[in-house]
Amino acid sequence: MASSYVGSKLVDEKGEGGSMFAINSEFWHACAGPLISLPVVNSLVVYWPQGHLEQVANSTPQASSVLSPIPQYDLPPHILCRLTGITLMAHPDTDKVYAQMDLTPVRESEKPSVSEEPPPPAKRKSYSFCKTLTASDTSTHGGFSVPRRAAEECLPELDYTMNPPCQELVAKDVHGVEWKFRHIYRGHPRRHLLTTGWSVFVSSKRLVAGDSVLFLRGENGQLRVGVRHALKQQQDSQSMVVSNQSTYIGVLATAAHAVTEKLRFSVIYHPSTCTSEFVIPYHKYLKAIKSSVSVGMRFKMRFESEDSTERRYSGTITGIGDVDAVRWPNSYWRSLKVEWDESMASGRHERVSLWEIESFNSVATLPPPTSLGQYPSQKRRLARPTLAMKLSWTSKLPRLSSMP
Amino acid sequence: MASSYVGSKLVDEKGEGGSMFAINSEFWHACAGPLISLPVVNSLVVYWPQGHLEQVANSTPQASSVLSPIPQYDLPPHILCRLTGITLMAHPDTDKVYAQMDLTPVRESEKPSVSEEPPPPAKRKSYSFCKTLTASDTSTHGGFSVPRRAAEECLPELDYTMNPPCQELVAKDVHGVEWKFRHIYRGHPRRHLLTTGWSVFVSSKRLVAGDSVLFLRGENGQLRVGVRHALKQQQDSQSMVVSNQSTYIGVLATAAHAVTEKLRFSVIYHPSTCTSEFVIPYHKYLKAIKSSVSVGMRFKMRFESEDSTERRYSGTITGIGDVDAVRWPNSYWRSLKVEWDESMASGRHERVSLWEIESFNSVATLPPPTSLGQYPSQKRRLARPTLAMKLSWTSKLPRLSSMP
DNA sequence: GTGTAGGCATTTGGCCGACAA
DNA sequence: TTGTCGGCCAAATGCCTACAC
Repeated sequence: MASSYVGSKLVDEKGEGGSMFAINSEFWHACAGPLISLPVVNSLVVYWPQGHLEQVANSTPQASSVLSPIPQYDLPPHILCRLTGITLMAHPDTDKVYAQMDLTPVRESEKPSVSEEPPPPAKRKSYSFCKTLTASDTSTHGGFSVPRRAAEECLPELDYTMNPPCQELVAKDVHGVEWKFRHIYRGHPRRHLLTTGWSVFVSSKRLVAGDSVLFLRGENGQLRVGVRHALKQQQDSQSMVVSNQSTYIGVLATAAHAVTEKLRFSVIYHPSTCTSEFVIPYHKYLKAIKSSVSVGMRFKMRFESEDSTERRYSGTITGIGDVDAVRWPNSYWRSLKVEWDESMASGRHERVSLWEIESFNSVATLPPPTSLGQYPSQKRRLARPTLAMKLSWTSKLPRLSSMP
Repeated sequence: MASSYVGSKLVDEKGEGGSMFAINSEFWHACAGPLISLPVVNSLVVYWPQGHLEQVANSTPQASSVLSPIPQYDLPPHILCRLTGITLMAHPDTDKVYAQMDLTPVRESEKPSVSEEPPPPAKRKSYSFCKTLTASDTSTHGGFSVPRRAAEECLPELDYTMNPPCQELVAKDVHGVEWKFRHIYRGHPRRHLLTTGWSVFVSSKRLVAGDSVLFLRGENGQLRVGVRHALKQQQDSQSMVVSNQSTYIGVLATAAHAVTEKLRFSVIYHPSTCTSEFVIPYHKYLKAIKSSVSVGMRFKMRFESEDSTERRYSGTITGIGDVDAVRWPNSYWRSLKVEWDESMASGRHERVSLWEIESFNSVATLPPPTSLGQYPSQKRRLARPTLAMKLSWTSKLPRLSSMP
């Protein structure tokens, strides 16, 4: 297979006329951050309408009040689909990356008995670095200080016989727009700096201290530059074209119609506004629900810290059961109620899904991201919520999960 | 009635905490432009799903391809509703104004036999002016040249005994944010200028030559400042949270559900991205369909020119019939096929609706905007499309409308 | 190794009247 | 009446080194 780990429409950007620019998959993921993963094209996935609605709710912070009750749709909490296509995109204004996923519901009869194997980890062919901008980096007073290792690994090599050594860098952003930077190596002690061209980039991308910038040099030597705005001031100023209620209904009706007619539909996945992925690989899902999880169990989970790096928080499972027992009964979506060891920056995430957590046993050095921990001795034990478990929420006492 | 012509939630902005800011109705309309009108709250209106879908299509120029056929909804082309509420809003980033309209479907039994009277024209209590920005206005080199009449009618009076006469203006924008400008009267010959504070406003609002700025002084003396970006470079950078198809389905399913259950629903009306209003007063609708319209008839129609002012184009009706005979049979939406006398800036608008046109007989000096012309002698003649009319499209020959 | 501050040349910002359209 | 320009000074931008942490 010549396709990369995340199979997207890998169009070598030849005809990049105007608005449509095929984003390189590796670059898209560099911009999305280390926590974001996308399923492989043509693989089986599980789609969670609940999670999709969460994304919609997050994108319109206020005015989420619904005027009238939403009509009932005969929708299961999760839908097995084949991922028939992915289009990687970026917001023209904010450079935020997002993806359109084309999903085709899979008939029960086509459901494979054994899960497909997870794809092999990708082999790195290109070098990249990501730096959180300091006050000096974003100040008009100076340029950008390139970390030494980053410059040596990622930028084209300088001619050190020059005095001072310098060159012009040309890097394309996520829209294919070229940015030019003067790269110079000077000062005592010596350091790599981007000077001319840097400040216009900062102001154009509206970067402030705390935001991140990333450079990526591909196989062909092409240099790319991306930005990642800090999490906190994510001013989601997307105008509502339709009302919130309409959007909710649209998501549900689309899925319901697609399931009934077995028709392809598409969803938009916004990593930045989405708290949890709502399209996950089927094998990941199977692995997760096969693992034994019980109240009182300790776990770890990956998060993105304020400086756009990855870190792990640990916590304890305090309950197992439905988030919304009326609308989505017997759903695995955020079926785990948890308590965190440290108080987290934002008080959210009181509930997580099975496939989001890692067992405390498994070591932190895992080849592919988000691998799931499991107890080998207790296979086949499902964590499907039962009445007993729901009742256990009231008492915080650790309690083993059990099936009827 | 103490309410203004366009009845909106006229909240005197006392508690304008953070994101929610009640926009003054008159100011909203000044920002929306002279062509935009909104129905009165609690009046009967006609909602056109077709038009609503047009707005959705316009807001996402590309990627409007639909993956799978949209499910059939048992929806009539137009829905009689009571406008139970309007909330006037503005985009936090672009200052574009838009409105949320709460609609409650009206039962056939409640349908009034006589149309409600159109409201009396509003009495102007405040002064406003709108100026298209020149190169000098937007240049960093200078300030803003206030037209003489505008300054005298609209701005607080200067103390002309000063040398030079000057004052500080404080104007709130559509979000309630205050902007300060130094207003000075100087030069030979004398002129009104805004100097200090103007350039930050220009860069903050991303104004370029060709855009418009408007000032409005209300009854209470409060000064307001709004912007209107030029039509041409309307970069609609609203991120799609859901797919285009989902949005389409959402609009249709919401309306269908609301009609069936007689439940209130809400729509968002974006004047800037919407080619035609899709919620129109019921009396306007009645008047329009009662008027006699025939192929070959001459008419005028109001448009917004590039410099944000109103102008009229004239044309000839070349056909009468359905836009989409399959999906929306027997619809009045854009039932008139027209040909314009002059080639218009953008080649669109080949089809218009009955209530959008003015008869050539009626004089251009009309008290309320968008009054409809009609032939008094030919009342009760409907322009409802028939098979004969549809066939008449092929031949461009003038042909009188007739009913079976 | 790298963030920040001081030094200083150069550019840009921004207020003014003059002049013409 | 008002758009644009040249003049002029103030403020900022931006490249450099020095010095800490």
